[in-house]
Amino acid sequence: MIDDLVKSDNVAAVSLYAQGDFLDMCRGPHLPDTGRLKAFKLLTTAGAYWRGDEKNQMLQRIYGTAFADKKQLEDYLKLLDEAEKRDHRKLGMQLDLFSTMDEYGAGLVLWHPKGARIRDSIETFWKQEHYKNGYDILYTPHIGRSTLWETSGHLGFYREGMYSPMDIDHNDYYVKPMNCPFHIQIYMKKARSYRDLPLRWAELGTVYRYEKSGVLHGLLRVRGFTQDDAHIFCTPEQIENEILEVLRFSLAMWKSFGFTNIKAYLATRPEKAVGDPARWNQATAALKKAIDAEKLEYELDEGGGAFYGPKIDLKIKDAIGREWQMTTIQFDFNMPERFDMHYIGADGQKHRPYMVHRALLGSLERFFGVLTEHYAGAFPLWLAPVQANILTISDAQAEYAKGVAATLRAAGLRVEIDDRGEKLGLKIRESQMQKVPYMLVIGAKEAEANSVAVRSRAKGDLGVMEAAKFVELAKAEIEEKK
RNA sequence: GCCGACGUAGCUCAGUGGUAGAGCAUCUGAUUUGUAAUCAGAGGGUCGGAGGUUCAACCCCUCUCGUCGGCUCCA
Repeated sequence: MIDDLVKSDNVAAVSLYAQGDFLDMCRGPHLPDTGRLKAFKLLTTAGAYWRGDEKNQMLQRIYGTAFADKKQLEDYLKLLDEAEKRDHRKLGMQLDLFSTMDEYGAGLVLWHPKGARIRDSIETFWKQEHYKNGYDILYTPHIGRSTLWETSGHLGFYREGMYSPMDIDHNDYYVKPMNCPFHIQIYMKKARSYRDLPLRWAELGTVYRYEKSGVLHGLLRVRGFTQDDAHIFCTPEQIENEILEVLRFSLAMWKSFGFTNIKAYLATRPEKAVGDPARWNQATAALKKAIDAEKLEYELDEGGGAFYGPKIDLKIKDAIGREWQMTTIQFDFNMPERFDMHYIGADGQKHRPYMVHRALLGSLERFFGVLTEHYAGAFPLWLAPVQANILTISDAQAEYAKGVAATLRAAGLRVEIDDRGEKLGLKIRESQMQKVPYMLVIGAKEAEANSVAVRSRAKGDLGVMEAAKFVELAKAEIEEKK
């Protein structure tokens, strides 16, 4: 081990820690004695490559946790337990939101009606916001001929992440791992003037990428997913403002979904890179400036950019504390060259446009996963698949309940009726467990008075009111997106 | 992909080398119920899949698919 450390890292000194007759070579620090650990528990085991390199032998790791007293340990275990309850995979099943294909296609997602209803609300909002922010929306194919992917460089650089081609009329066609070559094709359909720029083209584009079997994870790491993608083509003069606007847009989007705890990473030029260094500098400066303008805390990932451009990534933690990349804003100095993109400047000459890839939410699947965990399945009213359950007390109110449902639906609310011959307590319990935001209780009194008794998922009984009054309340809440 | 654990009813989970179980859910019947579980009955599993060992395999072995936790990777 020491030889290895000297060879690879030029390590001059190693530290040893002793615990009784146990001697450990470790960077440390260690506790002076194990007597300080009054409460401990072994949690899990896992393999880990020696020195984190896939080519090396694998070692067996045993994970445990220890605390100064039993109470702290129990608190921690309780915390883990709570985290597990908000795991999107568990909630996805309990609330009937989605499933993964497992036996019939690992890493492929099935959106059930309720999950799809939420996704639809997200997409509708997303589209509105994009139009408001000066984007146009595109639709592009799922497959393209090999020549497209050769030109784009995908077959050269990322072939192992793409699925095997299919033969169509003796040509190879590949399922898309990215949307950009198609967007570029639209750009290339005609001569572009500097007057046309910036072009902001967005697409909810479903892509497929090969992910190693061991990395698949619920909705957070899948093989088929829909990016909330966009490409911005602009002039050098426009780049700074465009980046700033993208970052602002992104943060505003996250805020709409209640996220504020976001971590930013700025990744700069790696050793091997394509593109004009002057452009790299301008691009990196624009990214940095946008981060500063938004007063975002960030971590600098020196040399962590892609070979084709620098980028900003925004990451969010899941229920168990693992960080996932969501937003990405990346420059691309590769594809404009490869496709020989240009625009005609004021000087009548051809110029190379800047190209920025960006995904705000990242992928709808991953976003939906962290969103579910963020709200612990209790989606705010504007997203809730069922916004109100109408609960009857006895059969006598069935007709009246239908009338109320019709009124609410006409007002655009998503409502269901529970008129089974069950007790109210059961109906409430089930609605609560399904995390339906409102329960509208209807008994003889309410039917008589042309009203509903409103119960909030979070606040309990809100009292009796007219259906129209409830619609008003609900609409205001939907508007607030809280 | 690698290391380890796991895979039994829709869900959560018992179980034993010798005829497969519970709770919840589902269905049926009764009950017509006022803010987090009414009662009773019924149906439901080729024990992830394929081979093998054995008189006999859910149980033991091999392969395979998948899940979970890490590792590596994530354009």
